[in-house]
Amino acid sequence: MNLKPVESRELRVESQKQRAKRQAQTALDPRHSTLDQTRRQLLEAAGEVFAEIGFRNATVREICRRAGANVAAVNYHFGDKESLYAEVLRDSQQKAFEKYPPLLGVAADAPPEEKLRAFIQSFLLRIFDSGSITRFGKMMSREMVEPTGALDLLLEVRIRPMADQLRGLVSEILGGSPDDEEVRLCCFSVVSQCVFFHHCRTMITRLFPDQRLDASAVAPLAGHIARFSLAAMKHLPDPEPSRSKPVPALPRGVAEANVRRKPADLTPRGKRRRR
Amino acid sequence: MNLKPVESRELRVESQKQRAKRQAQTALDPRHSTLDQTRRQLLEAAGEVFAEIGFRNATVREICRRAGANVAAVNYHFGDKESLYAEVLRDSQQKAFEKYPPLLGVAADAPPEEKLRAFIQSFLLRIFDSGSITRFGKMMSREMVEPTGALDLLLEVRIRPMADQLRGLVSEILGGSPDDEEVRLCCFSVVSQCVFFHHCRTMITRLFPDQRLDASAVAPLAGHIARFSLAAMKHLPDPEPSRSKPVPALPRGVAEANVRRKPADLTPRGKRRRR
DNA sequence: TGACATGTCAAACAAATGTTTTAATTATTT
DNA sequence: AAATAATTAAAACATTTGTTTGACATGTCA
Repeated sequence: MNLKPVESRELRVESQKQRAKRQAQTALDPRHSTLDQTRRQLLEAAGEVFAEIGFRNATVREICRRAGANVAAVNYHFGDKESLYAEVLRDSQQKAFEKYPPLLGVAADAPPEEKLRAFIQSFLLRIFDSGSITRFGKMMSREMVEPTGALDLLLEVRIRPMADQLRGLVSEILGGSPDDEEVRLCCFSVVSQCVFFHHCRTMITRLFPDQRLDASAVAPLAGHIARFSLAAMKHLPDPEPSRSKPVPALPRGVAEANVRRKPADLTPRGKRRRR
Repeated sequence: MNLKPVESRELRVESQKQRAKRQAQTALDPRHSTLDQTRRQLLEAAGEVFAEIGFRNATVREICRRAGANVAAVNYHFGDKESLYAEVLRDSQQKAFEKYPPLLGVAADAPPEEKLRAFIQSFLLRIFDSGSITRFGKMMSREMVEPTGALDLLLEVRIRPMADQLRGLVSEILGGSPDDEEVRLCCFSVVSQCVFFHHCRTMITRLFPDQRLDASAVAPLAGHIARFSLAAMKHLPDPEPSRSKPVPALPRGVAEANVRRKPADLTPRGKRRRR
């Protein structure tokens, strides 16, 4: 007799439905039901491990050990390691945005500058919140350089709406349509400053050991990013004659020369002479 | 008889020395010597694989297959997989900075604004150069979220000097000491906009499929980053009364308030006013 | 109570993978 | 050419790791 209910995705889902039904009967709050205890502990342990060392480096054995469960537990409750991962990512994302919505609590009729500040603030809070919330940020960092299938889900339900929201704000501040190239670039500039502390934490800490990167750093960092970005957007020089004539916008000769792989022109001002 | 020369690090080094000696006698350019052909092919293949899928996911079997070498070749020529990785990282870093030095060819007496532009430009060129150069960027992205021992080397010889250089530029533009908090924050802002296209390439491409992210994108992107950053630094409002009094700088209550989903007053200190 | 579904556990499986071994081959030196 | 060192090759080794198996326990409900 094969009791294992994880044979196929359908069976798995069915099983969960049944469990959910039972829970509704036995416990008001499913999060405190004694029934899925193992499942919840796995989710918690997996959250720790995945955030800490990533999907690939995490072993189901370590996860089960921390959850106080048998090695087979992951496959029984989630089907396989990958599904567990997807569930953890979904779960941590939900908690992160539940606690820190993109505009925090700012009034709907507040000026866009204020909303932008809140946007930045919430972004950093999701990263530096002390506790399990930071898992979302850590997992996302890894997803950026090594995306899994789990990312696609988040993209449409979370990331794209946030991107649209930001584009709206920036276009209000800048004046113009959210679809302008200029707006997109400024959104990149704003977001990049936020995610920087995600991705480069290692480097930052090594270069500047005294740089604080925890919840207490959110206020000053968010303050700077908002000030910097608003100053930039308020005083951005005319969107240079961009489209019409393709301006090199820089060292003129340098860029093209390098793109064409002509090392000859690379050191124009007779700078470094080696070999 | 044990011929294997990889027994210890010392033996390995010696062996390489001897090889180098022979090469000097048999070929003028060691890069074209037929002697280390396998070694060079391993380095090349490993560069591809490590950049593409990272250290952990890469298998020595795949690397050897691409190099047309036996599985044992990695261990023979480099000792182990990790040493090979370190060598690849060192090598790609050297090539990247050889081709695109931090200030490109800008004159030593050029104004700091121009140097900053070159700094940004070279940063992006190292990322978007078409060809093997981009490996450095890809490997560094991974090092950020999952650093290996190989990073420590680069840090002191490459990254820190670059950071110091940037701090010098920014402090010139901003006026003030390179050690100012304000300078550091602005450096973060500049660098973050550059590395963004490293780290979030996946996300950017999915959100904006038409956004070009190759060599042809360097000029417009670098142009924007420089314009944005210079505008910000030239018009940065007074470094708010930060340090002295530990100001919540923002929400204070907001985070908590929002947990309860109360659209609270986000802007506590009447610090910023729009003009 | 007995039948049945659900969950847990120890053991084993199967595949992947870094590394080593041993022998054969090639190049260099004497 | 002989001897010696360097390199390559095939096979095997030793571990790790995701997954599966089959027995056993537990709780639910007729």
